Amino acid sequence: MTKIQKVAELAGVSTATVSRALAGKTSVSPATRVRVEAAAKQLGYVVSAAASSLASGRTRNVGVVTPILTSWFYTTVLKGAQRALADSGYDLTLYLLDTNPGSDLPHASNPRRRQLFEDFLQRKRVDALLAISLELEQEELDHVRRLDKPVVGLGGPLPGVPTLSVDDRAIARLATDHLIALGHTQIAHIGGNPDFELDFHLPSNRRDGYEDALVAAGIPTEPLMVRSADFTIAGGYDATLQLLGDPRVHPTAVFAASDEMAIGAILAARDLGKSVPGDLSVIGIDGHELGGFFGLTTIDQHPEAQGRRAVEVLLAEIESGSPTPEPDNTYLPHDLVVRKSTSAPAPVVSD
Amino acid sequence: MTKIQKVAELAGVSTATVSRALAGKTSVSPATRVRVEAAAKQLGYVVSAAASSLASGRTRNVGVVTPILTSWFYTTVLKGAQRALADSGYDLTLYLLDTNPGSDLPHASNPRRRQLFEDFLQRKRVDALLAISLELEQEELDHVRRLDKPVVGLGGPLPGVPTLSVDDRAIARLATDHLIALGHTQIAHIGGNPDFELDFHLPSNRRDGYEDALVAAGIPTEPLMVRSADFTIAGGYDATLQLLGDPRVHPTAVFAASDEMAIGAILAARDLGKSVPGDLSVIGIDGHELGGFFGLTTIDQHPEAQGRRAVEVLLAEIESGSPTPEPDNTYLPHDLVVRKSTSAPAPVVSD
DNA sequence: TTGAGAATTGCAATCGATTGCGGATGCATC
DNA sequence: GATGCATCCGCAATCGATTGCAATTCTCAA
Repeated sequence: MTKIQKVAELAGVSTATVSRALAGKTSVSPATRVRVEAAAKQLGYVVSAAASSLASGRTRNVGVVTPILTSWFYTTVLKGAQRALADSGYDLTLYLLDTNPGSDLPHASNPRRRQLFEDFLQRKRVDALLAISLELEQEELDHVRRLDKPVVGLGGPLPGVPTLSVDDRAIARLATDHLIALGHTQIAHIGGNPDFELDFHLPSNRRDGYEDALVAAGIPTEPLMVRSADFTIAGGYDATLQLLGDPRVHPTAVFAASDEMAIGAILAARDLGKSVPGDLSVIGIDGHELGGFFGLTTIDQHPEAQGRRAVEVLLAEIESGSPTPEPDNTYLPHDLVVRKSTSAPAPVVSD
Repeated sequence: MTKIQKVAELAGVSTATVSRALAGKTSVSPATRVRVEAAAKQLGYVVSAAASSLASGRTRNVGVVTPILTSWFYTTVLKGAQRALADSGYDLTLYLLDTNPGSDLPHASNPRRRQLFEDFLQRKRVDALLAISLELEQEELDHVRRLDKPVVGLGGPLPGVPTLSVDDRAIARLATDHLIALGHTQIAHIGGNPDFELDFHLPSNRRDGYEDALVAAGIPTEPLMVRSADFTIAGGYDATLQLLGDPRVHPTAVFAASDEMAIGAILAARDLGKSVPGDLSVIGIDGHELGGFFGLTTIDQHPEAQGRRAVEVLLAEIESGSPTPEPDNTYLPHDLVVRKSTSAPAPVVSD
């Protein structure tokens, strides 16, 4: 393999100059820079990441930790992050953090988590860390802080760490208000169950926003109108089945905390012979790629942009070297996208 | 940060011994090993990846290149790969390779691809490379070969590189035979379009298997029964709409080249008022997590196991240092999973 | 022409491990 | 007690860059 020495010889300069020229630093004359670049190109020289890291302390690599991979939202965030990183010449190292939901064990006893925080992250392999929808325990947070590297949380509340997230409560309120504005008063909500609370705070935030809207509109809340599911299509389907089959409630609209659950709700309604939006309006959250296909009204939270944005914050922090340029939490934009799954409720048939 | 020097002092040995003890090598007495491990633990010592790589030439990091991220199959393979790697103490660096399908430009002019092959992969950051469903151009293959590192292709035909894949032709034949055995003779196929051929060879393999089965059963092939789509739910939906709306053909069964397209087919049939499997049997390929939900008969190709398996091959090659232990291509197992989307065709109504 | 100050460049130390080679030690055998 | 053979361990070179500091060259005004 060609090393910097060869390039230096060919260009007739020292290795120090080659290093500086290739790093795009100032204090290299334009003429020299051109010569070095030509030499490097001719030899097909590419810096050795290991040597560069060791000498400089920078790796040009960012770690991304995600709890889930097989869900559109997460992979889309990941995609945005990887694109943004690649565009800046950075690598992305992917860490998967199983959360075994339902388990009562503290995370510290989950070997995969221990391995990640005590071993992988301590190897000084990453310049920064992007934590997606992650809730960490104290000990884990300590490990992260020990890294002394930029960390950004996306979506999850990480104390002491700058976070980016959409305003879940406001989004939920907007979604519910959309239904209320259409004339609905019997509005159900499908959201997270307590097991999920462990890692995502959003379920309760979204439920709060839902209740905010009802209260503001003077609509009484009804516990039976709130069902929990696991954010998947199947989960949303099942929850909707339970909801529509319960004789004690008569929802005309459903606000699902994710598009996948909303899609499940649409499928369930159809299977029960109810038309959407005629018999049941459905609204979700995410901006799922299948939203258009299902005609789903939703609130787009631009996940790919979230990934990109998080990387930008991280890279800015790396480049500047300053500790915490961002305030505690920054809200990301969201947009109501009205399609065909919501409409005014059917007029009440009085019998 | 604690470095190896500190550990050596605390344990009362040389850094060489610490290195050997922690690497689990022989030629360290059990007593010393224990002492070193205790010292390392007490100090919270973790090797510096950069220093270790530079000195040893090994990075404990594997690059994974995938063309798509927002598809269940790919993320599931990725999940399997990352788990297997983590279990062996390896990192996974994720590279996303856009293929801008439909573009006529050679890959070499795609800046993202150039960047990957000429820059990222040459940095000596990875010990091995896992290429998922990738077809490379000559120049790109040369770059990969220059790496002189283990490479395994998963699903795509990579000349000169050991590959793992399911036997697409056999799978397609099995799927079609399943329909034939149920009594179907009017069997449609939804597969890839030529644009996709660029990167995945499977579409034509699967179509070949489909035709093999028809020919073997003495059923004439009918071009109008073959439709192309982009492997997504929406694509499968649309293709099925076209298929069922065409008065020139009357399929009683559809074999879709992916579960997502099969799901789209089911949804399309429903929207047209046809029952599945009563009016239309549907079978897919993949083993998608939603298969159970939709009652989809499919051929499971165990994608998570594929990712795991590919990593095992790669790691074995790394550890052994031998060049190409695997033969050119190894077939991975698949299983027919019969659910409720396939049945015998309705008896023909003669009028 | 000269000197000050700025712009370039090179020297050499440094980053933190790994590992070939040789020396020391331990044990068994004669 | 000497010899032979393993086993265990340490010395020091090495991996391939980066970068502080000092030296050199250049620029321009006086």
